[in-house]
Amino acid sequence: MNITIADPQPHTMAQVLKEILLFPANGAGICPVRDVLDRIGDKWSLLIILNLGAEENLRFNELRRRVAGISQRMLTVTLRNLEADGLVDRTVYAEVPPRVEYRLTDLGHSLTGVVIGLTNWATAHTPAIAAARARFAG
Amino acid sequence: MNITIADPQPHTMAQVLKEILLFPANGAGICPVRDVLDRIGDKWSLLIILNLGAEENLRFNELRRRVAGISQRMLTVTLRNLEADGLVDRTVYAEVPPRVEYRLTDLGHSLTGVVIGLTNWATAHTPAIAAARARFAG
DNA sequence: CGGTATCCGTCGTGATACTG
DNA sequence: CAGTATCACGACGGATACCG
Repeated sequence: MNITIADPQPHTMAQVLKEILLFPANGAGICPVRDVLDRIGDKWSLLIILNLGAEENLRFNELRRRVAGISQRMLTVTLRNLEADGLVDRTVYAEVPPRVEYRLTDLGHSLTGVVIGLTNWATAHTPAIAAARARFAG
Repeated sequence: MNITIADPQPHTMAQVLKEILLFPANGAGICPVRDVLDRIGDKWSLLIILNLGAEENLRFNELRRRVAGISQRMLTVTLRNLEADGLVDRTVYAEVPPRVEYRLTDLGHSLTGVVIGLTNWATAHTPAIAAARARFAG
């Protein structure tokens, strides 16, 4: 699979951004972009989506082991939010001991494309950012 | 201009995500994806980048008018952070009254592609999320 | 015009303990 | 195993006032 983002033609890129800014209201507080970030911008959502996207489904403690450092509380909280947003499906099996499986919904899967875009940019430009920070600090 | 994200082939998509998760350490706290989000995940950075991407350059108060709702303090703080990360250039002209222009660096421009990806996803799926929320609440 | 300085409320997050 | 409940802290962001 390859993810292609067309080489940005500076001028047209600005046009696209203008259209985005015109949309409903970015001047106001309700911008679609802010909406996504309010969803995945917290500390754990993205890592959870990444992990669920990599496996068909994961149980609570499997997920907890993979997302090292997350507390039980925050895993629960974050999963509930993702479930509420329709990004994650939660299936409880009536067994003892209890088994709960989490998987991405179609909506959740559609987000992974965006996440990969973010990741590609991040890995490509993290060095440049680090350099900029060093320059700015010095 | 068109931005194309290849239609996700479920299986290969999972492969890509696995590779991402293997990278240095997502288990630990230092994930490149988290890095980007720590940068643009705050309340105002994205809107500022969007606006600077749409215009060649903008002065402080021009920017302030466009990003309605932002306080003077937060505009300053956010711009300083973006400058430190090498995403925004700040030019001070020695005039009276003072004139300060902000513009995206090349690094900053490279981010707009990602931002547009985010926006496209957002505008496309916001209704689905709203529906999910309603379902979950009810 | 383009900032800084200070104060203060709120929210996200973590630690800990307990439960069906 | 997969949670919930409670508390407590720290960072983020807003309001206000002042400055070169």
